[in-house]
Amino acid sequence: MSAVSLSPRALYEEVAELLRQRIFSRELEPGSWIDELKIAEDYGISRTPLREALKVLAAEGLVTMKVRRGAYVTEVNEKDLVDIYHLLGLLESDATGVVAQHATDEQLRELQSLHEALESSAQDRDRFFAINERFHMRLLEIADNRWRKQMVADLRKVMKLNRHHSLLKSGRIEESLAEHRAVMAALQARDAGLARQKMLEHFRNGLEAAA
Amino acid sequence: MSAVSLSPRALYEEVAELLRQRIFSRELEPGSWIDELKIAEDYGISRTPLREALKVLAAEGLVTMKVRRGAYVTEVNEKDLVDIYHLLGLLESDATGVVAQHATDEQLRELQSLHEALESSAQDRDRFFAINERFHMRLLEIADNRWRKQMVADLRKVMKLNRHHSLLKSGRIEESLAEHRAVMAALQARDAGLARQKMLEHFRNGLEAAA
DNA sequence: ATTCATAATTATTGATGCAAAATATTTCTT
DNA sequence: AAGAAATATTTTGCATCAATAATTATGAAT
Repeated sequence: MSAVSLSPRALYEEVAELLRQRIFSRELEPGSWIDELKIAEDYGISRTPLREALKVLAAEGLVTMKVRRGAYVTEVNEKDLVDIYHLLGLLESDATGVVAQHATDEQLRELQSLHEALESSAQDRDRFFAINERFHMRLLEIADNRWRKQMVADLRKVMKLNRHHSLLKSGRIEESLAEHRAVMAALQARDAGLARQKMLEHFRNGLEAAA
Repeated sequence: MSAVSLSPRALYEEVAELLRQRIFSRELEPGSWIDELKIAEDYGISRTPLREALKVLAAEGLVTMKVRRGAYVTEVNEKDLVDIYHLLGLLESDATGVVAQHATDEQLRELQSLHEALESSAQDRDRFFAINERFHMRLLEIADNRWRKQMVADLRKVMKLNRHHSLLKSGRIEESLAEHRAVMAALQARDAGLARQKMLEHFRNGLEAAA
């Protein structure tokens, strides 16, 4: 019964992950106050690791700390969403250009197979969304700039706070796939400028669909 | 004797700021282990707020947490520096384009006056550096995207970890000024494309000088 | 003499308790 | 009855305390 043995992460990390889940599932709603006592009791832990977890989430932008008033789930308004989309487009299109130039053939094949998995899951919205996220994050890894990868990961988390976050509304899956296809083609052609431009368009379109 | 009375910030915030200072001043060297007991004793506080401060700094990238081994001042290698410069160039040049398009005349005058202060402090290296930082951060504020501003602020902090951080080595002050002048001119002309390009060049040159 | 194991010391991590501050409630006064 | 003041309750924030894990040192055995 030792679930403890396989815990490479510290407790506050575990708690941070649990809280992320609850925030993304909207069990904890944006704008709502986070009750330290209650959460600590729920998880059967003390407030110390919980408060450390809240600091981590605050740094990610998921929660907002108010002095002497505790932690609140961050509210993102329409402008925040536009601003974040803008940055994601900037950062990821830049990364796409880098990948077009520096990725190995093996890495391009990997992206290609992820893309094909994406194509074949257009029916299953959740699955599509999951693979889409994996594609984007894998591309970030291949672009090999840990600071950019971290920033994009954080921004994507914050984006999930919004109901209209999906990058792809129901009707947009087909268009999104077409855009992805264009990006992949440019990557395979090793055309950095085109790849960057196609990825930027992908985000611009996603923004329009969301706003 | 109550410095405590005027503290709108929580203790862990104060401690985080003090630690930043000690890290930037190289009193705490990159790679070195941070002794919680010692620091807590130095500041006459308990370890709880100190540990919360360390979590904040870890999120900023200034310190690195190792499981069951405590906190270490982050070491940035040559590649990190290049990666961070790349992102700063990307983010700040983008912001410059936005400012060229959307800033009020009043805001441009403000940047202009900061630029003039910069011109007049070419002799005093520390002063030059301080005003330069203010110019860049003010521009980020005017560009009005709090997520971008936060990211740039964090990246600039991490950059300070490196000895060759300055964006401007001793001999480069004159060149840097010339580049700033070109950026300001493009801003005044409301030429977004040119402003963006000039700012990007500014960073590319800074990188070459540092590397 | 070297290596492995065990024990002891040291440091991180988590829990509990207490005090100060903020908010809500109740009471008193006008 | 309404508003203001005071009190009570809730909650944050900090400190102290206990336990767990890791590293180092010491000793024994091969």
